[in-house]
Amino acid sequence: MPKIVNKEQKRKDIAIACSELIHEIGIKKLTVSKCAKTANIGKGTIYEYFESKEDIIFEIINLHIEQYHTQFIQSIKNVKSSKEKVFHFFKFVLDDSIENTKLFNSYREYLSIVLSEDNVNMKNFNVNCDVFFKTQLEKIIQDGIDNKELISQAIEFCEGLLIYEKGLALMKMTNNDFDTKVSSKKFINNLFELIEIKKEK
Amino acid sequence: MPKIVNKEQKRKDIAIACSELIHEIGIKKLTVSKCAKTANIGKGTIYEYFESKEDIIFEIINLHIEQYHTQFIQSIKNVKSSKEKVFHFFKFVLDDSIENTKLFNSYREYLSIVLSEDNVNMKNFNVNCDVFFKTQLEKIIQDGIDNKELISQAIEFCEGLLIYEKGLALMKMTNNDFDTKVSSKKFINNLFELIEIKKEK
Amino acid sequence: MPKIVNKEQKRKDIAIACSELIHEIGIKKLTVSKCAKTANIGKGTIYEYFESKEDIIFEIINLHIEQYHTQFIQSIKNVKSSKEKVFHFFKFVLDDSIENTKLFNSYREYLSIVLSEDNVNMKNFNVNCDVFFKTQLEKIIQDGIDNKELISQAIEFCEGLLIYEKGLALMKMTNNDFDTKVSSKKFINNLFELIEIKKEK
Amino acid sequence: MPKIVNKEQKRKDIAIACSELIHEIGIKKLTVSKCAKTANIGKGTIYEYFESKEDIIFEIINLHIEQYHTQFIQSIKNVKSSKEKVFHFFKFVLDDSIENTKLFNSYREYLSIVLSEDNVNMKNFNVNCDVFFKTQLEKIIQDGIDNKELISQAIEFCEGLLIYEKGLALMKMTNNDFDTKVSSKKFINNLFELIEIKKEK
DNA sequence: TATGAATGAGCATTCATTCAT
DNA sequence: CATGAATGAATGCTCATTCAT
Repeated sequence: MPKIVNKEQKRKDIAIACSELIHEIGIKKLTVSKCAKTANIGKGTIYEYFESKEDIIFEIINLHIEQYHTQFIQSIKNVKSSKEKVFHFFKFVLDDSIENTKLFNSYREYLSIVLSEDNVNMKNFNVNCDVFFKTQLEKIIQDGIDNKELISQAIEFCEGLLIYEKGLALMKMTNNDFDTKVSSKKFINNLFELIEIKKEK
Repeated sequence: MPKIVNKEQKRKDIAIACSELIHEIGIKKLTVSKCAKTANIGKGTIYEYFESKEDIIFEIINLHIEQYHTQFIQSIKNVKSSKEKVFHFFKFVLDDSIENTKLFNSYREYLSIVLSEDNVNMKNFNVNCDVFFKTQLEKIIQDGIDNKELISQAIEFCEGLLIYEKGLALMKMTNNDFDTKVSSKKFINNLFELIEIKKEK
Repeated sequence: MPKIVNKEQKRKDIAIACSELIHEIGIKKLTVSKCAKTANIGKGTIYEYFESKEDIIFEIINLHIEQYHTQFIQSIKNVKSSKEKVFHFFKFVLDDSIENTKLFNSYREYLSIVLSEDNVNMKNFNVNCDVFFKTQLEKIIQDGIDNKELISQAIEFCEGLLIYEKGLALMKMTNNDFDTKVSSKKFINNLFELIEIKKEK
Repeated sequence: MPKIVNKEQKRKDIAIACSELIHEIGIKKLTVSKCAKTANIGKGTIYEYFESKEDIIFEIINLHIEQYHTQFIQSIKNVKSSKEKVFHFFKFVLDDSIENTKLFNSYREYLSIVLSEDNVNMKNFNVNCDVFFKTQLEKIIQDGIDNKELISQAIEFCEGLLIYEKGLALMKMTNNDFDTKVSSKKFINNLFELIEIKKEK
């Protein structure tokens, strides 16, 4: 009986094996050879499970984002106020820990590829990501409205916040003078000033 | 004595000559040879005026943006309402004319390079662009406040709008499902709902 | 499973294939493309076995010298007198046959590279060559001493002779007026005059 | 009246101006542009006085060697013993002062060029250098013979010593393991052991 | 005489992908 | 299933030299 290999699982396995690699050397310097060596398989074998080098990168980034999604859901579980939850939502751009910086840089390089080519897989994947985060944001805001924290129009700003977060990431990536933390705090505070229901004393 | 050329001017001249080229074949496929041929000069001559291939690209993009800045200032001159001016500000992402699409695509490719490398010139240039547009936006909003169109807190949203516009561009570049026009209209309308001074009937 | 090649052997094979090439066109005009064509392999394949163009040159010269070493040991086998053996030792600079001239010229070009760069491989290789020839020379002289042909102090001149031979090569390479044969004969005769044990009549 | 320029003198002047340049950046990295700038003249003007880039290098090296010749004659003026004078003759290879190291390295690069091309000027120049040093060496040795320091056959070793010195230089340039000082001392001492007239006690 | 703008040939190297075994 | 040997297209940059002014 021949060994039955679960292709989808092996894709994941290879991606997991190369997960760190992409942080260490960056996407640009990632070669198929290095991937094969890191995953302890032959170069040719890579092509049994991936269509192209980009496909590998895609799978690895996919993995990272999936992990990030899980973490995100976990992280806002015990957060009470809507504003705080929104700040958690911005963690990806605001957190300067080594761990998150690696993630952020990988995403920057990934973005560079997405912008220079026209990869359908990648674009679809982006759509999914956007949907995930928009859904999360809507849940956060709707909870806030239900709790009488936020005015009902607040729900209209979900997409705007999502887009603002993207712009924030882009700013951080392209403008060294830009103070991401100060700017985002100011924006969110000002926005909440307008959409929060003032508590009576 | 040989003729003395104005180096800075010739840089511009070469950039102008190659200006269309970058739209036609894209930044990625731009080669120094093609630039030289298009500008009707020798390949070596290019290097008398540019330090590297990137330097050429940089100068051309510079040229495009400069033109865009001039056009922008011109275009809002006769616009009356603040909201309309802000929409003009978003023209770069909203206008789907052939002309603007070319510009937008070049910027996408340029962004791809900026994100994948660490070019100081390019980053400085980005800083300058951001400063320009932030200044313009502040002028627009401040005028609106002065004209009693907008509430005084509106000025706090300038940077936020700038960042939102960047996010909008990124969305348009990476997510085919995204309807830029609808989204931005909704966001701006909702925001103005909050920052506009309601006129009495 | 694909065939497994002996990397070290293939390196040699490629070097052998390009061995003549270096004589024909010289080191300076040697290009990787020409090497690949001559060896009937792809340009990329070259880089599977060599680190750089210099590495190829190095391997070819290595090959030549190795052959020369073997020939040298063979050639002095049946030579009786120490002086004659020393003249064999000088064969590389004295022999004007087409074959040896090719070798000498290749060495000249190789030397030119060694002198202009700081290649560790090449320097180590030079050390090994010097060790080989010094050892050979010591054997020759020691045999002469053991056979009562030479005075015991003769052994002290081994390194000197080695160095003299290098100087002789350099003279031949840089000074067209120089008569290598006459000069070396004179020097060796004069030296042997001093270190030979005079036979009683 | 037009300015009469002594071509030969201007050649020297330019060479003098670029004299240090060759030490600083090395022959390989010397460009005609840099020479022109250093000499405060136009690039085209260089070609009024020099036939080629090599011609410039040649003139500079010429200058260095001329200076060295003068120094050499000066330096042995007050040296008494023949052996000591011979050691002065070897100063070029033995002196590790910064000054002499610069000179030695420039000569190494110059040699690299001489070995890779077939420049008649350079070869002729080498002949002259060899003649100069051979003459000096003959004077030294002849003086030793006249002073009853050396045996009459010693004169026969002049050319040999010259060639040995060349070999010594080549060794130093190509073999990092080689101890120039130890080797040359041993050789000269051993040789003088044979050619010196032993003083009676 | 002096200049400096213009030139363009020439070449090493990388690496994703294929396919014979 | 697995492999790794073979491939070759594609391109930025230097710099000695010329020659119009």
